[in-house]
Amino acid sequence: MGAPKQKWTSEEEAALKAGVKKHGAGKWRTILKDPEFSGVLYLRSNVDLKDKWRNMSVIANGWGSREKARLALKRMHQSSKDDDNSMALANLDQSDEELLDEQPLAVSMGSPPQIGSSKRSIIRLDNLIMEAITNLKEPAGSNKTTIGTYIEEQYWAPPNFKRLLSAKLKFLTNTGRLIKMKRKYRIAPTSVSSDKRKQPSMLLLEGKQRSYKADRDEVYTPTKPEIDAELAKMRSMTPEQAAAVAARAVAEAEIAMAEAEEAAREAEAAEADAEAAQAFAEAAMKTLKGRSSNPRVNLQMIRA
DNA sequence: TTAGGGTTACAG
DNA sequence: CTGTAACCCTAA
Repeated sequence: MGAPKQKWTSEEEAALKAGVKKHGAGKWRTILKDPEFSGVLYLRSNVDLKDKWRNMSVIANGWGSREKARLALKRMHQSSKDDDNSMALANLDQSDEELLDEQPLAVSMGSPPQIGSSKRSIIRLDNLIMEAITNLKEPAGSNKTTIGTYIEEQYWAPPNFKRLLSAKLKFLTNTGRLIKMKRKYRIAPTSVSSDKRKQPSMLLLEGKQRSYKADRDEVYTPTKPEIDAELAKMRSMTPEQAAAVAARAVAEAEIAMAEAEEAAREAEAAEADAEAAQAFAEAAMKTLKGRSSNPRVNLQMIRA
């Protein structure tokens, strides 16, 4: 009767992540007593933190420790239509000197983008912005810097993130999803749900995929040779490393898509980049699935 | 106190 | 009904 289930808020999740980052996973009591987080987590127990972290790890990392039981339900749907690439065991020599940007990624969950579950669904910068504004809870709205800092702290941010964020904010404002007032951004009241039109970004994305498939029908070859090289490297990585790379690939694909979106109809180059990135992301995911690690990575749910 | 298995509530 | 997230129990 008393406890209807206390779902975790994004603030709490953020605090937990920050706490783990500061004190390390497993120091639940310490995190809880840290005045930095006690304000947000005051109604949670150390066990709650532990359980929540377990849940988050399962989603973000792929395989926490509680999946052996559920391991039975693995579906490899989304079968590869044609390319079951046979770029097999090519370069296995230890000469992997220039492992792309080998990152520590220890406790690793700095970048949890959402990766397809059934259909390919890519994390949208839009959502991160919305989440940032929502969680920041600033009555007058949040300015670009604050939003940017939030996203950079909670997720992985690309090098050109600032520029992208500016463009994205402008785009969202122009399409009416955000309201800009005195340098502050707020979420438009009549935004979500029963909108007559789908989000423009999705429309564009779908169109892109269509043309992508068409190209592919005509023997589409990844425009960038590096893609194959990167993919080859992935095969010699640990699942954790591969997962992180795949996550970044997806995020980068998203970024490229967003850039193409901004450039609208003029940037064919950006479009090509976006498709190349998408191709790499897809290939990366397939490579991952081909191995045994599960690439299910999820963002936290945004509760209304 | 924590890690991990088990249980219950809730959403799809 | 099934899967998931929050919650509970207990050995170490």
